[in-house]
Amino acid sequence: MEEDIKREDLDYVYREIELPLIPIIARMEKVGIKIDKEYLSNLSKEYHSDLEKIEKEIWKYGGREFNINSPKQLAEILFDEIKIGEVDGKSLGIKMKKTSGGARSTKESELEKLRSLHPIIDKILEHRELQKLLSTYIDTIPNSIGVDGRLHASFLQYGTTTGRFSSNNPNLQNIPTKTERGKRIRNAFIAEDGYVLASLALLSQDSYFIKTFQDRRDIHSAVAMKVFNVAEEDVTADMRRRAKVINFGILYGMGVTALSQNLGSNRKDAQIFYDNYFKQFPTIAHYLESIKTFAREHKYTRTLFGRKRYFPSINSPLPFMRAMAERMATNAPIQGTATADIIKIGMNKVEVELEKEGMLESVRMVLQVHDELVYEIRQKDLEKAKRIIENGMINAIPSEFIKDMTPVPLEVSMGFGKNWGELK
DNA sequence: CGCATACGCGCC
DNA sequence: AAACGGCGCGTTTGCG
Repeated sequence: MEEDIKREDLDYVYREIELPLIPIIARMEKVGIKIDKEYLSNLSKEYHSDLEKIEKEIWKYGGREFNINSPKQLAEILFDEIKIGEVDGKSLGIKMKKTSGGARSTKESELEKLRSLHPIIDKILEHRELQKLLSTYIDTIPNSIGVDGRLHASFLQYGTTTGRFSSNNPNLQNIPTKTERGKRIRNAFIAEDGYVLASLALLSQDSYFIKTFQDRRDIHSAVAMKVFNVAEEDVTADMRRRAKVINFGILYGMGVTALSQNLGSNRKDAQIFYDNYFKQFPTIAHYLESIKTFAREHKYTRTLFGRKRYFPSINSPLPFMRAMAERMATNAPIQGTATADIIKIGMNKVEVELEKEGMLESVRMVLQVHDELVYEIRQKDLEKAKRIIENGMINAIPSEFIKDMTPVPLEVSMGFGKNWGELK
């Protein structure tokens, strides 16, 4: 494949990023991460007890016992037996989506529409949450623990089209963070005695954006100020949340319909947000357009460091195929630069420095979650380790790749603690 | 019985 | 009717 790599100009990505990373990932997999089995066992008991209570309530509301985990049976109960969404046989006209297979969807965003009509809905959603946490994490992770008491997942360097890692057996890149019940699972990921866990996260990167970063202000709040036309002190938590949706969604090609659903607003308002966004950030609109133009001509895109992804259907006569390819083409260099190239280079740099200092035993990388690295560090080496890790990541971008660009500091944040759930 | 698919949902 | 990007995996269901 040497010739292919040369012909495709992938030399830097291959030799400077991916190759040196192989033994580093091998070591991370071999080291694994310590799990508090007893903590998970206690959590399991608590959540199973909650689950059973909720199950009985759902059956009571439903009028009979049925398998709540079956979307098919659930739809029968909700729509054929309780007839939620109808009054005296007349439909209330709530538009419920169908699944790709034509069945009545029971996914969360659909059930939300029925929330105020029947108390069973809240119970079903709570049941779903508990069932998910138990079956995917709490009752399953312990089965993967090795004789050394540690979990050795796989991290696949070739696992994605954008250059990110993927993780499996088990997947340690989707451990819950969102809900209170979910967060508690992270407490089960612990440090060895005499060690602490440290997490390093990359903070995200137009002139307004760059200025915001240089001033070390919050990017989503800054965008909220612009799109809602308010002063910094008048940005509410809800405005910030909406701005964040806009930031990520629009960047990845979200349409006005999806935007309105995400914001919980009507289409007209969503269209106003959408137009206002690109009016306020014309350089972003221009950047996204230039990626598409390049992709249409060359059938591929590249990240900042040259990682390549092909889009054979970018000029398809089918509008949907074409639009899909355009979204993937604009996403690939953004996602790939930030959460593949940069963090991979940083991982290499940190490891080189640790090896130089003879610290590979006392500082071990244990997890990678796209923009986050988790290290297990011997307590007494913490200060020095912190400097090395932070420096390696902050200096990840070699200057020759950004010589024509406005300098933007690569910001990181670090937290420390005895488990993954409470890193401060 | 094993396998593939549909559905749903966890993360960044 | 009309799809923001990238993943892995659990349970259910139907098929060979």
